[in-house]
Amino acid sequence: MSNEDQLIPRSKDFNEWYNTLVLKADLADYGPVRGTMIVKPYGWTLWENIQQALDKRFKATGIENAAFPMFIPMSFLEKEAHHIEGFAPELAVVTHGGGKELNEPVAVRPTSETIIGHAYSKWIQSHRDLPVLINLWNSVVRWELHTKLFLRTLEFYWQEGHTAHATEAEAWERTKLMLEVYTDFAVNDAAIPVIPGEKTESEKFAGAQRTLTIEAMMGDGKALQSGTSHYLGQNFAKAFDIKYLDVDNIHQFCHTTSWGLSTRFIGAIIMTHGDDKGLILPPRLAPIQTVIIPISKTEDEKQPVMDAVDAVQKQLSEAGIRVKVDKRDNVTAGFKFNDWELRGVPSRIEIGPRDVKNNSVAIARRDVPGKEGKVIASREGLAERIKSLLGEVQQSLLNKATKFRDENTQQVKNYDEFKSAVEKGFASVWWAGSDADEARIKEETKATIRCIPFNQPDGKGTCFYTGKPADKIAIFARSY
RNA sequence: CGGGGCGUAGCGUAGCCCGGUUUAUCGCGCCUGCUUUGGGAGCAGGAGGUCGCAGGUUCGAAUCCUGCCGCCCCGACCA
Repeated sequence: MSNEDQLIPRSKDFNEWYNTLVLKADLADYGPVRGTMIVKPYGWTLWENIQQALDKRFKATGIENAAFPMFIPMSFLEKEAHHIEGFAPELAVVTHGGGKELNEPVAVRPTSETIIGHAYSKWIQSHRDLPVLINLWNSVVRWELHTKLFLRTLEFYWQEGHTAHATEAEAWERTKLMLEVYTDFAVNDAAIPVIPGEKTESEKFAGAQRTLTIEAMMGDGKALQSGTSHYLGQNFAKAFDIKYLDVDNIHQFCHTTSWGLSTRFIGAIIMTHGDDKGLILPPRLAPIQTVIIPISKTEDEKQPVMDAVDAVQKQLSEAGIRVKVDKRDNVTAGFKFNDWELRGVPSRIEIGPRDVKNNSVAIARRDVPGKEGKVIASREGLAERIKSLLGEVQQSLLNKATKFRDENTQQVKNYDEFKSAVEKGFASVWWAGSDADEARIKEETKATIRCIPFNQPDGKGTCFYTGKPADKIAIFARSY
């Protein structure tokens, strides 16, 4: 059977590849209502690993978790003008409860800034109450028109952090700090090289003063906004009356922040690392880090093989490796190899009669598919060997993704070069255009400014679009 | 919301133009048994369908007509 029967090659149809892979790798399924998603155990375990990786980083900076209601009075959303303007078209609104029409319809949260603002205004009286540092792990609802598993669904899971501070400087530091947390997580745990930077006026969050973002390049060259951190200024503080008495006994409005990363990030992992054979999960986040495949021809061979398999499983899990044994007897070994490659398990161990005799195992690595990635190794010191292999795979995924991004990022000087650059990937340009210029470029090329990267070159240049002198570089791309 | 396409078993499909040997085709998957297992196994038997829904035309509709529902692709927003 050819690979194509199972999964269309990534290079042939990226969109189709993604859709079938999500289903076949058992990450998720479609829900019964258009645009909703069922996250299956394999996908949810991946999300749990992401949660743990982020949660420990949040807590290290003083953040605590809490839970807020999913129902929000409509009037709350209307208090911040830009916020309601941004979210009104995609609100889900509950009009009935307990069989009766409600006096006041309630919105299902599209994000929690407003209900947080309501609570913070009660909780904060004095500068001694600050800062407030809270994070929520929850789901939110945005009634989107065009949906796609993990990338854009009516309901999605995420974390949203909400902090309140006495000063602009402190809130801005927190905004930057949380983007650094996301960057560190993306690069070191997910092996996704991201570009941290700032959104332009037209791309920032509805109600924010400034929006910071990490942008990643997917395998088809399009950009994916993978996490955002917002400095909200005093916009929500003024709308919800979040005030404190300062040391001089004068009322001051707080400065607030919010920051989020969602299950969309799973889409980023799929589209960054996946190949023609399926998923490739970064070892640090993979639900299963190594899978053991027992192989036996005859009944006599079965027991010694299984004894060896059990011993190796014990050896590896005691060393802290997430290991699974594939004991299915209704499919062949060859099928299992392909199956676990499709599911992206980063390493695989095969144990057959030959290995029992030689006290050996065969080890394969997912990032080098087929027989090329296979070696025979002794069972002595196997746990250490697998650990270091997982480290190598983690590193090679990051290297490969970084190389791909850099090769598909072009420095362009004029509009013609720009147009061909955004067909393939990112365009890095000197930029001095207006909002209107940005809108016109989007109209003509579908590319938008993904961010103004923090990392800027020295010196100045000439804007590729307006020809004006420019003092900053912008990254343009088509995006999800 | 405008343009195009589609709905037949869990999935993918043939049949539709031109209504009647149709008991609705084939592949994958599923169930049972035997043989298999170091890169997607073989044979044999078996289960599974209100042909998206509702009307209409007709002696007779998966097939023709009307309406509705749902999905996918392309043009305005978003983590």
